[in-house]
Amino acid sequence: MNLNDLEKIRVEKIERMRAAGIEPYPTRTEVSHSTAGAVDLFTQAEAAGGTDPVEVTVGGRLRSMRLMGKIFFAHIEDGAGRLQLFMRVNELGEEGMERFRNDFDLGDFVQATGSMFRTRSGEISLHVKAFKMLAKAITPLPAAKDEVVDGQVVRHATLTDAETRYRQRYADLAVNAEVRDVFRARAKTVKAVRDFLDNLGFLEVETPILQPIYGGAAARPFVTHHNQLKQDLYLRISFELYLKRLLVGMLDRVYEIGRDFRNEGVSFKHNPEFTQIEFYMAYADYYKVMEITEQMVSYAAQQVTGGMVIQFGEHTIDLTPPWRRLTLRDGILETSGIDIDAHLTDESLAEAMHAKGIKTKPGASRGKLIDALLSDYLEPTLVQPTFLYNYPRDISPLAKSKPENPQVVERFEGYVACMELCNAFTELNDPLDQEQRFLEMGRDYESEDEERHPMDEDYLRAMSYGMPPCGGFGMGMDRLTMLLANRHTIREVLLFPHLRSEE
RNA sequence: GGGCGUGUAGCUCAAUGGUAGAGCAGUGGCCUUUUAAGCCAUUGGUUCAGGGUUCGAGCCCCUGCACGCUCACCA
Repeated sequence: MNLNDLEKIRVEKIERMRAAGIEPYPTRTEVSHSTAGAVDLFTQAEAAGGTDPVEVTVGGRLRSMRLMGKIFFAHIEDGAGRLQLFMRVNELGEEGMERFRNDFDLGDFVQATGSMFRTRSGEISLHVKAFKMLAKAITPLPAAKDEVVDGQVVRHATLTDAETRYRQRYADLAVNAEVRDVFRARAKTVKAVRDFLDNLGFLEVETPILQPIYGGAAARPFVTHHNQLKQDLYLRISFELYLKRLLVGMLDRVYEIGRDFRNEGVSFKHNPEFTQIEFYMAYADYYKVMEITEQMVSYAAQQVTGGMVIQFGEHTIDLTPPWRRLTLRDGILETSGIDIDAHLTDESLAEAMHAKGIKTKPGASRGKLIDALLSDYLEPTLVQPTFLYNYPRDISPLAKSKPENPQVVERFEGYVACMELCNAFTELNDPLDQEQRFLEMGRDYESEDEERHPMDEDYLRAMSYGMPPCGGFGMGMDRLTMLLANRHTIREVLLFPHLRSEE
């Protein structure tokens, strides 16, 4: 370990403590209450008019220290909150005061035993009779000191450097309590979604992450290798093809919450690995899935934020069902002036866009062009929750066509805060049509090209046994967390976001 | 991958091309009992790395690295 000067001083303190027969890393503690628990206990006793002292032992990190001659104030912080410690030479003796003063630093985990009381200024505090080092910190926390003034935490400096915060998330969490709240919100979000689906009779399942054939999305996969089997395997890019196999097996309502891996660019809304929720529901179609979606997301919002109206940056967003429903065609027509239904070929749509002065990539398919119109014109207008529905067939190879129009599929995407949140469709269950779609996507049986999606013959075999009509749904849990925790980059809702290696 | 920006003490930040600084933290001292971010003194630097221009570079130029924003990519 490379130690800087500040750290060397603390290591010397460790040696000094050991020389004095004090273990700076004791194995056991006597902690009886959290800081918040101790305050609660005292508040209740106070309200009941009790006169018996409230005796507790608390533990936590030292976050501030104020030495005033023969009395001494400090704050400790644990996962539940903060508590002021009050120490006097009367109880601790000269030696105890010296010990604390000489051996204890900001950031150390300490234990204090005493009785709760209120200071003259009204702050609930612990009158310390005994203390103990629980774990000596060698490295100073990156924000040196917090102070509580009138019940508010005042920060003298805050760890703000994004790189340090992400690379040393432990330090970020230790020093920025609101970051801990983000991850509590994330856990609540996942639990809310899980509870919601469980209550609808869904079965939570786990399907392979290591897959011999990847599919269910258009993304480049990570490749790995099984040594003994001498077989290349892919980290999954979606759960879709495995979950739908389960409907063939008459698990009628299934969902999975887990990690997907996509070997693509990193951005404020993309991380190489991210958490996805997918569910599949037999005897449902995409209209039914829309209803479930708006109920599920608004339920999660209630569980996490306490209401269905949330603040996201400058936007106040009302997630109360029902959400606005807008066909993709109408949405694009309204925002860009182009009617995609009037331009059914790649060339025709590209010409229409050129006529409006919109640049297109040479050779772009109609689906890609529509996607571009959606991203550039429609998406920025979708602040309030909106279901865009009815998508072109050629960018949706797993979705079922509208009965009256085979070029349009029963697919929708949910948008909130100008961000794609989820993607769902009435699932294609015609095995012959599915095979045709795969072939149209350029996945032929002989293809050895890794960049291409290989034909999944086992999936077609499953379909050929018969899959009930069903609706399917996928949503990025990270993005839902961003929304509910009011964080604007995915890195803020990932504990350990991907960064380049150090050095 | 492209463009723009940032990188200075443990943390937050200063510094016209002319002796690298402040606050907090640290160290030493003062401080006789419910507030004090107290007072005095003091330590601490490979200015991201490597080249170049210059009498002289934290600052200007080049290359590289990392991060941020953005564009591209992205069923």
